[in-house]
Amino acid sequence: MNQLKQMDRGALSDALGHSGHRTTPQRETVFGVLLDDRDHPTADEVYTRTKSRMPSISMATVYNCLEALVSCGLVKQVNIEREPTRYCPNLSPHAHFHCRETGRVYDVPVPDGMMQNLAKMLSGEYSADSVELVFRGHLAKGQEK
Amino acid sequence: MNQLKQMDRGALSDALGHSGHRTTPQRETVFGVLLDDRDHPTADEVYTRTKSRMPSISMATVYNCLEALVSCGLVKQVNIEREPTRYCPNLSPHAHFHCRETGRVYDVPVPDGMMQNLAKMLSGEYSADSVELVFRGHLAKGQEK
DNA sequence: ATTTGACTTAGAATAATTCTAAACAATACT
DNA sequence: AGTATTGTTTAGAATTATTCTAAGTCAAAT
Repeated sequence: MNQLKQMDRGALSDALGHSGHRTTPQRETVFGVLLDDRDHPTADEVYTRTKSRMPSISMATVYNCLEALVSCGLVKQVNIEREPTRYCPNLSPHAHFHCRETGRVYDVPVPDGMMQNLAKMLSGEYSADSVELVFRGHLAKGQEK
Repeated sequence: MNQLKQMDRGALSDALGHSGHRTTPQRETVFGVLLDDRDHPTADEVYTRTKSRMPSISMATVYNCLEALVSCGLVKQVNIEREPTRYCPNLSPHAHFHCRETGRVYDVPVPDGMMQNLAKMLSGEYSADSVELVFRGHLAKGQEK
């Protein structure tokens, strides 16, 4: 698929505009790449996929676009153990599972309000605006996906 | 302080020996540096501190020593947002708080069994052997330390 | 039409970490 | 004890994800 759905296109230009960014073909294409495969790609993987849709795009632009999408809140960065940063357009609160065998990262749904409850656990000296929860281990046999 | 306490020295050579490593002056000194200041130093900071006790040590050796300490289970690596890896000799289960203003990282004690309970939350397709919980935000005024 | 400012691009620069190869040290083997 | 083996340390080179730079492009605003 090469075009954003109308809904996503709207969300994109709203979010970009709201944070003082322009909507550009490069940003649309990169966002589309992220929406089409929810597998937490690295910048390099995003670059490869985007290049197949827009051969003229450069690595620097992919980084710029990803940075714009992150700063307008449409995409989250996922960092695991100094591996290359991964990008994730899933905005609902969730945790991550990192498979030691394949290196892949999966979204793990969390019970409603759990992230906020974790933040409440903090003593008064700290005030958290984000909570990150990462599990590491292996997939049950037959669950490789 | 320049010498490990007897207790720590014992723990060190036990743990190293158990994982097929030798106990060396460099490893002792690096371990001592970590035990003396519990502020989650980066490899570079560990290098500077170690060099003041053992001027001949090299950066590569500091990395080697840290790697040995991690692999024998005496030290944990803490990775936050692609910043340089930090090293932490606190082995009891705990979370981390990352201050956006100072960049400093603090240990946050967690209720008994909480980390295991979080792991239980995972659906059967995942099996986690480690759980990592990181809060990000700012310190309450007057709590800078 | 021109200016302004944001965006894109290729390639250079940066920085944390790992690798390499040589020297060194400790243990194991005869 | 003397030698072989294996693990460790060292300096410096290599690697790699990411950021920076400077030039070129484009669209909106004057």
